[in-house]
Amino acid sequence: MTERGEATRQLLLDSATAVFSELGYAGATTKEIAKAAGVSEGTIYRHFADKRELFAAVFTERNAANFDAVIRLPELAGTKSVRENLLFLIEAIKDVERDVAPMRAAASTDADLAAALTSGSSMGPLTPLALYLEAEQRLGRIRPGVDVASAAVALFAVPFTAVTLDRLARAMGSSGEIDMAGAIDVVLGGILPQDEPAT
Amino acid sequence: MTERGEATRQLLLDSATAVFSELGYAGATTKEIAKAAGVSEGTIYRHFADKRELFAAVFTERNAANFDAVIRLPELAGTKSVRENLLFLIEAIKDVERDVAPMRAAASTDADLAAALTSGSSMGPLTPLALYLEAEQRLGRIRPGVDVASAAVALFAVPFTAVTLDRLARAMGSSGEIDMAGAIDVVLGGILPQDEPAT
Amino acid sequence: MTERGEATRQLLLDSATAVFSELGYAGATTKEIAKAAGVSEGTIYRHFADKRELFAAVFTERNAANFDAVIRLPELAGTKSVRENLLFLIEAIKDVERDVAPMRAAASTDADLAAALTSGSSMGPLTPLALYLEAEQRLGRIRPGVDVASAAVALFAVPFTAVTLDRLARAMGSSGEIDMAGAIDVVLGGILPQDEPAT
Amino acid sequence: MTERGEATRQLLLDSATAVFSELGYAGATTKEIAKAAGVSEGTIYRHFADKRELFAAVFTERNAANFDAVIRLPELAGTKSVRENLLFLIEAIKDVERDVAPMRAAASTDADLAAALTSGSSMGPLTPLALYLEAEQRLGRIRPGVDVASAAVALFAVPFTAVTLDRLARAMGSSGEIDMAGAIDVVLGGILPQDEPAT
DNA sequence: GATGAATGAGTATTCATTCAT
DNA sequence: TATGAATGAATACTCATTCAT
Repeated sequence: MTERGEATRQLLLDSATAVFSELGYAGATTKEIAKAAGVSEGTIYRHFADKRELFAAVFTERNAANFDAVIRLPELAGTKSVRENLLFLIEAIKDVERDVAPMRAAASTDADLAAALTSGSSMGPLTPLALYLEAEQRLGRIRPGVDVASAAVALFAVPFTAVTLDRLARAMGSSGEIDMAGAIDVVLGGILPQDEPAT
Repeated sequence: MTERGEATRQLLLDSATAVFSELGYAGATTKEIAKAAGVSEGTIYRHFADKRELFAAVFTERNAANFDAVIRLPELAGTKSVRENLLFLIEAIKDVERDVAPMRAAASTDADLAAALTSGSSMGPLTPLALYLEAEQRLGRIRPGVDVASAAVALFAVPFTAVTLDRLARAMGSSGEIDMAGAIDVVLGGILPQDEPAT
Repeated sequence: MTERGEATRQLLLDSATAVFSELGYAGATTKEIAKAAGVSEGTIYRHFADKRELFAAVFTERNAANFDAVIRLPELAGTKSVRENLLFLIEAIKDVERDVAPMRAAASTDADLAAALTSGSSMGPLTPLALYLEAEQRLGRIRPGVDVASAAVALFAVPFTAVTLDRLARAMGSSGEIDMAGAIDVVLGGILPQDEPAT
Repeated sequence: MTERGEATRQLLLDSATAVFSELGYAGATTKEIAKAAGVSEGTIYRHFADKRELFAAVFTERNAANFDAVIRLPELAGTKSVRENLLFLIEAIKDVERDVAPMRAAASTDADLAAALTSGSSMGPLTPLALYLEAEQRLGRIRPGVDVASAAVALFAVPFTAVTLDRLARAMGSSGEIDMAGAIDVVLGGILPQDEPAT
């Protein structure tokens, strides 16, 4: 692949991320994607075998970004406060989820599409999140007896849900922003040591 | 509308629910929906102006079902245990979400589609859930100081996330069932009175 | 199938025969076929699963016509003269071949296309032709010792070749009509009784 | 043209012959031809103005080969036996026809394609074949009164038809080899002196 | 009310051809 | 000379929608 080719490929990946995120898989036409990248439709097919492969590449790349947001988290155990760390993280997840959510939605209703995806990539953030919580638990900054895997689910569920409902509300023209921090604090109330109030 | 017409309309609504849930909006063709209902394609247009209106009718009906699952919840305040009530509820939400999730996904990536939806209908379960928690809080079965609106979000997020991730995992061929009860217990740990252990 | 539908199907079959014959399989676009039939492109797909199925239907129908031209031939044994019978037949074959030849050509260079064809249908005329010659041989109007199967090939080869070369010559703008009767007479010289001159 | 360029040109010609013969004109993509020649697609256009010109070059070259097979035939008049000479020739024609037939088929259904061909080149073998028969007729090895032009057609038609039907049978998965020698002997029965039996 | 035939705009994909390197 | 990236017109096929019966 020449340098120019590589650049075009990345351009397509970026444009496709935007278009898929905004319009979903079915709504994102190759015409639109090409236009967004400023290339011809044919060029897509020089870099990806078909639309599904392009989608898979974008989806994997975005999920990796989601994963990146949490992967270094375990190292933070013991620094700052647990609440600070988690709020920062939840915010990062939210950013990536905004791109990924509609793509995941598309993938989950299309068996062929799902087949093109790297297995397991979807639950990316859960494992590192659980690892972090476990480390903090060892340091006594998470209440003993808390099941860290379940706590990770409860924490991840908040930005995940917030983004999805927010998208819908936005599409419907209503406002209805969800108070993520509040929900996180509720969960924190269940996992932080009882003598250390969440807020 | 004759009786026969009404029957056909309901038949279409039921078939469409199944097809939309399984294939999403774009994947659900009118041909498929008509076939599932055992009527001709043309018949759809005698009952609904277009595909979007059919979708909106189905979506609203399903969301109402989701709402029904929680609407009587406030009355349960004080009966059984809070945990029992919530687990029962979360299970009910999960059942309905399985149908609604892919439709919501579709709606959230199609502005025209979203416009056809009754505003506000999507967050159906959140309000009654908060009302219930508030009632329990007054009864002393929920820790004072807990923000019930935020708690409702944290609780609702669990089945919501579980269903969505489960769909994707299933479509991708992986297993990965999410432990909903565990996550709920973590949240409960933050809202039940501290002397009453969650499990 | 309603009456109207049946009529449309036949209309498509007729138009497709003309377009396939003139332009070959690849050259015959669905757009062109639809236009020739005076229907929309989509209508083609109400009657045939895809272009290949339409082609197969046309090809089979035309080959059947070719077969019809010879199937009653054996009954003619003993009537008129052998030469008259064969010249009439060869002319009939030529007429049908003009339609079939380019379609056969297309089929022979496309494995998928060929697969859609009814096996064996292509050599249709050879068998009845051989049967006729055998009957005449029994009547003493064909020289004994002549291999009727081989004679059928030699006779069929003439209109077959004439049509194909003629098409090419025409396409190239040259004239070059082939003298079919002359060639047939040469073959007849080898199969008629020696005391009965061909011409 | 440099030596390297000339070599590339011939390489392309050879590869194109194979690909056109196997897939026909429409089925033979420039990508495939380039790949078969081990060069890039762009290189084709350094040697040929467009695909049609490449096709014309190949077609002419192959037809010339067909012509070569017969051109020296008249010199053989009087040597060996007429039957031996003709059977050898027919076999040679068959070999070349296998390549040419699908290309001729393509040419005959595409007016633009045909226009790119050297006029008259298609009937190559007929003239020398007639010349040979005429020479033999003068030597008394062909029955007087036989129209040599017509005899040439009858003889050429056999391998021509055999190859074409064979291709189709092969594509359709059936066997059905045609007995060329038998058919030739039938024709010979009509042109050899009557006292000299064909076989 | 219901049918199913017909529509035509729209979609992903292919492919001969061009051009900068 | 050769490359391979880019093009854009063309193609088979789909699908929501209309309408005569």
